[in-house]
Amino acid sequence: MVPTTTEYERLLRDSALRVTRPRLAVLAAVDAHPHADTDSVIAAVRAELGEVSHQAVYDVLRALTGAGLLRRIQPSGSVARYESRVGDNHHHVVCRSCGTVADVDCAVGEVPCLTASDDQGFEIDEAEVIYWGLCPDCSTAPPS
Amino acid sequence: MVPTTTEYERLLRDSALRVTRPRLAVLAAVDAHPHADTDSVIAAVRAELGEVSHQAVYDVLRALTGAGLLRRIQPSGSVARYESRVGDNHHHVVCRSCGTVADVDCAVGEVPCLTASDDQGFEIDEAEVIYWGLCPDCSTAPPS
DNA sequence: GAGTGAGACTTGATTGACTCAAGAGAAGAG
DNA sequence: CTCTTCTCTTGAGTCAATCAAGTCTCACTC
Repeated sequence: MVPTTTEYERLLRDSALRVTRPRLAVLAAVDAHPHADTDSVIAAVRAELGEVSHQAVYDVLRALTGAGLLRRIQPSGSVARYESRVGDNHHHVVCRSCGTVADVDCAVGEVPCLTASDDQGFEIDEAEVIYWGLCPDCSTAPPS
Repeated sequence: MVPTTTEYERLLRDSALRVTRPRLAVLAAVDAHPHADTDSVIAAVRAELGEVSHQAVYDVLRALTGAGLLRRIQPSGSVARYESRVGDNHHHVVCRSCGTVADVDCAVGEVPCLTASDDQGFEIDEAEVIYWGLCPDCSTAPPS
């Protein structure tokens, strides 16, 4: 279930990325905290490695996202969040009240899982779906 | 087709919002420039009214969005954009290369137009869909 | 039409996520 | 081991957006 460091190394090498401690730590952090924002990732990485520059984490997140090892999501009104679950084209449900993000399986699985009624001449390669609503906690507890 | 100032006044009053010149100008600006970002709205408002503080435009955009007269969209990597087409639950297609946004009609029309396969206990009221791809211009002109 | 009070706007500072740039350091090929 | 290239550190900087306090004005009432 939990990938080993060796597994992370293989992922990096397969993407032609150098294996460095910050990169391994970021991969482990995002695996451990899905939908974590950059600050949380920085905190998790520092908890494991000690002082690491925020710039390094930004660079790593961008490199890993570009390589397809991580996926970046950014619901309106939220900072960037990252997850390691890639390749299955799943979607997300976001709480309007507290911002919590949860995964929702895509019924189709392959991209693009939806075809536009009129694609306006665009070459569409992905349909990103964000469900908006209230999480179980916020829907039972009325807004204060 | 193009709403009159009187029409905008009625929209504002129906939402229990005061009728002010900045608000009328913002409504007209967003109607005239769909998917415009805040800076573009500010520029359009100033072209009509002269100097208007950016804070006023931010306030107006928030008030109108809250009242449901405008819709705010914010694709990943983009600043906030606004449009006056509300109520029909349409979606958007965004160009990965140049960021252009275009409207895509929703086949269903009513919210939520998609039901999640597993809603994780969330009370879902809207499904927001963003199609990602390349616009006609960018797909014919290879990246430089 | 004048008074009044809440809501709207102006001004100016501030936040905070994110980026840029230059140099030091480490990974990995030969 | 050496060298090249990519990665990380350090520190400054950008920019959209927000906060705060004071002034103004819209629109209701008398």
